[in-house]
This record gives sequence, structure tokens and C-alpha cells, in this order.
Amino acid sequence: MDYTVQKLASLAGVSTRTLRYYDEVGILKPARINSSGYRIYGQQEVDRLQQILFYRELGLSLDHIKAIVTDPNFDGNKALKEHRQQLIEKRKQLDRLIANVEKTIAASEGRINMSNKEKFEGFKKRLIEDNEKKYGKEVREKYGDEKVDQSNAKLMNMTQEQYEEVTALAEQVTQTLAEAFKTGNPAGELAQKAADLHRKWLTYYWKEYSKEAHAGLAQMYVDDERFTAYYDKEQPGTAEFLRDAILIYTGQKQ
Amino acid sequence: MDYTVQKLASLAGVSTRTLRYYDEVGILKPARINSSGYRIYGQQEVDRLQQILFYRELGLSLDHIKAIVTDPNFDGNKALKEHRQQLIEKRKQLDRLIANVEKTIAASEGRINMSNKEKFEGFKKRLIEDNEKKYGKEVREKYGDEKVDQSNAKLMNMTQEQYEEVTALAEQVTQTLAEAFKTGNPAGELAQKAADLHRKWLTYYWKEYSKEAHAGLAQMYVDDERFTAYYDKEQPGTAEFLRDAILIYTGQKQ
DNA sequence: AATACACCTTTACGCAACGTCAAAGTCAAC
DNA sequence: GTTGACTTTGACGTTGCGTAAAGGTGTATT
Repeated sequence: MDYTVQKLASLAGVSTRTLRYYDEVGILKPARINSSGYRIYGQQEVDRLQQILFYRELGLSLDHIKAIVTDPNFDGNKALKEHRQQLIEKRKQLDRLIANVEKTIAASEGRINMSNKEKFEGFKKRLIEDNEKKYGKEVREKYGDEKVDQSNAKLMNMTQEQYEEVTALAEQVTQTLAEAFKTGNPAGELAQKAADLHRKWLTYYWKEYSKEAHAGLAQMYVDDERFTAYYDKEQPGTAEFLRDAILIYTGQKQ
Repeated sequence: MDYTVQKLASLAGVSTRTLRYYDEVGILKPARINSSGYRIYGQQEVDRLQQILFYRELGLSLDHIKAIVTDPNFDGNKALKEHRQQLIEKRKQLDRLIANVEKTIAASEGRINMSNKEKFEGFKKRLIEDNEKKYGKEVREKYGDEKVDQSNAKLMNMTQEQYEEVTALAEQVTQTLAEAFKTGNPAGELAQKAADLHRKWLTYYWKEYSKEAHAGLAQMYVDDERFTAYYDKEQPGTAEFLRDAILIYTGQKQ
């Protein structure tokens, strides 16, 4: 049985390039070359190619395979055992690599959290700065530096969870206040609920709560146009309504 | 801080060739090139190299690393997760490879066993051939073709273990017989033990045992000079002694 | 006999990430 | 001015082929 490159290639399921390469590196030379320079393979070469491909599937290098198939005295079994050892080493290396990658991913996700945290820290800082810029001077004047610093410090010490809570609380205050405003009664249930929420909200910023300070802040919402503008932006009169509600809540007013 | 290639290389623990290569592929370009054409790296480049080497240790390709370190919007975490998946695939592949190699080694060692088996088969065949050549005709004449064929067939069906047993048994027969011969008494304990061992040995070859056939074989040991020569090779008279012992054992003689 | 088409040949670049010369220029010190 | 350490670019080698390109061969059909 004579085979040309392509015949042998399709028989063995490899490319003709592979056969030419195997010829080039001397691992499988054709039985003979015909008058036109064509490579002609015989049965022996078929068998040998099978052997080569078998070892190739096991991941041995062509150099090793060459040694095995060309030298009949070569201990193929020993070579296989060495190869196995190498593969096992490789797997160990791979395991270490995977472990490192996993660690990095974990750390990276930690880093993402951290970057979120940093973002959060940034938010808080900006919040304080804004507050300071907007109301700082007046508030400081009215309630003293210590109280304001305490408030800021308390804010800075909030966890992200607390920060989310206080943000949600602020939202609740706004909504409850808007509904209460519709009733027109600052002594009513809704208005008092809004006042209570406002107190709760306040405790996130103030180290200690007092009815007097709460009432004072309420009055400031009306006195300071910036506060007024903030609370009145949906419904004019809301700031005044909130002050009344708080004054009632704190017992300053009937 | 300015670094030339070698300074940066030794700082980072890579070769200068690596730095030049990184420049060539655009993954790490020097901060500037001085008037002599020397690459000059700055702090930024040091940091970036650290990053590159970090990802390199995790086994990412330079292409991937390039994408990660050059594009700040690139999702490095996603790349790492994909990389991890690839590594896991690779490990699976390796596992399969190792399993195949192990199987091959096992089969190869099985092949050694098989070649032992083949050798063993060869031994048995030769044993039968020898027997046939040496004693076949007479035995066949005396006991009939069927019995001999049965004996041979039985021998061929022996496992290697059985073969070893029968060989050991033959050795015991010879030794016990030699000791019994010294007593000079074919009716004695040792001689009868030898006769019994001989029977046991015989059952490995004969499909069925009969005292008559046993006695007949014993007589043949004396009649046929080839048998006689075999048993008498250590001590002349042993074949005759064995016959007497067997005849007593089988009850043909007192 | 011309043509088409499948097949064959050699030559050679490309791949990944550098290692390893080689030839030639630069810098600092003696 | 010379040495020695350093730099540059250029180019080949590594593994196992894939993928052209350019050109010759075999065979069947027209």
C-alpha cells in the first residue's frame, strides 16, 4: 500500500503540512521519493504515524516522541512517567495560578467595595462642606462650633448603611411633610409624624437631642431664606408649616 | 527619579530585553528618549511596570495586560474572571491528559504482564510439544489419544497461578521422592507422601484420576528409559522406587 | 492536443514572549 | 586616550505547525 501525503494525511487525520514537517524534523520520513519528487509512504510509515499521533495526544513533545519511536531501546514507559510528573507539576503550577487569580478577584471586589466606600466618604465630605458653606456660619453662630463639629464628626462616622438610612429618612420627612401640608393642620397626625421623623433625622447629625435646639432649628428654617427656599420649593409655606409643627411637637406652641 | 533600562530592569527584576520588548509592543513606553537615544523611565512607568508584572504573574497575555493598563475604562475584573475560566479549562484539559497518560502507563505495564502471559503461554505450549515429542506416542498408545489431548487441553487452560502451583508441586515430588529414596522403603511414610504428591501433580494434567492409570504411568516410568533417565538422574533406582511406592499407594501392591 | 483541476513540491512568514548574540555608539572614570 | 560598563538597533531561535505563494505533475475531459 502506497500513500501520497494527502492520502496518508486524510487517513490519519492530520494536515499535509504536518507530514512535511515530520519529514523535515526527521520524525517520519517517507518510504521513498518518486521520480517527481513526491513523498511516498508505506505500511510501516502508517504504523509509525499512528504511534507518533498516539504519543502526541498524550502531550509529549515531538523531540521526545522522536526518541521513543526511532530508538527501539528507548524506555517509552519511563518517558511517560517523566511526562506524567511534568504534567502534574504543570497542574500544581496552574492550581497556584488559579488560586492567585481568585485571590486577586476577591481583593479586586474588595477594592471595588473600597472604592464605593471611598466614593461614600467623598459624598459625606462634600455634604459637610456644602453644609458648612451654605449654613455653616449661621448655624455655628447660633449653636456654637462644638455642636456643629460634633454633628459633622457624627456624620463622618456614619456607616454606609446609616448613611442610606438617613437619606431615606430625609426623603420620608419631605414626603410626609408634603402630605401634612395639604391638611393645613400643623397639630394634626401627619404633621406631628413629620416632626417626629425630622427629629429622628436630626439625631443622625446631632450628638444629643434637645427640644429647645430642635425648636430653634425649626425657627431658623423660617428665618433663613436658604432653608426656606429648600422647604418651600414644592409648596410655598412649607417651611413655616414645618416650624409650627415642630414647635407643637416640642411643646413650645399649642 | 529617572531610570535607564538596566536600572529599571534590576529594580523590577526583569531583563532589559523585556523592557525593550514592552516598548516595541507599546505596552510600556519610556517617559522620554534622551539625546543619545537612551530610554528614560520615570515614576509613572515604574508604577505601570509593577502593574504589568502583577498581571503577568497571573498568567495573562501581554495583549490582555495592555488592554487593562492602557484603557482605564477596561474592566480588569471581568478580564480576570475570564482568565480564571480559561485557566480552569486548561486544568481540566490537563487532568484529562494526565488520566490518559496514567491509563497508558497502566496499560503499558499491563502489556508487560501480557508479555509475561504470552511468555507463559509459550512455555506451556513448548511443554506440551516437548511432552508430545518425548512421550507422546507411547502415552497415546497406552492411554489413548483422548486422554492425552484432555491432559494437554487441561494444561493449556491453566492459569499462571496454577502453572506455578504445578511447577512447585513437581519440585516437591522430586524432593520428597529423593528423601524417601534414602529410607529405602517404598511403603514408608515419606514414599507414600511422594506418591500422594505425584497424584496431586498428576491431576493438574489429567482430566480425571484413576488408580489404574496412575499405576500404569508408574510402571511406564520404569519401562521407558526416558522417564527412567529423568527420575534416576540424581539417584539411580529412583524411578523403580517411585513405581513401587505408587503401586503400594494405589493398592496394586502390598 | 489543449485544458481544467486536483495534487504535489519548496520557500517563507507568522504565532508569544522574550533569550541570545552581534555590531556599533555613549558615558564615566582613570 | 583608553578601558569597561552601558546603551542602541537588528536579527535569529524557540514549538508545531497554519497559511499563503509560485511553480511543477497527474489525469480526465473536451
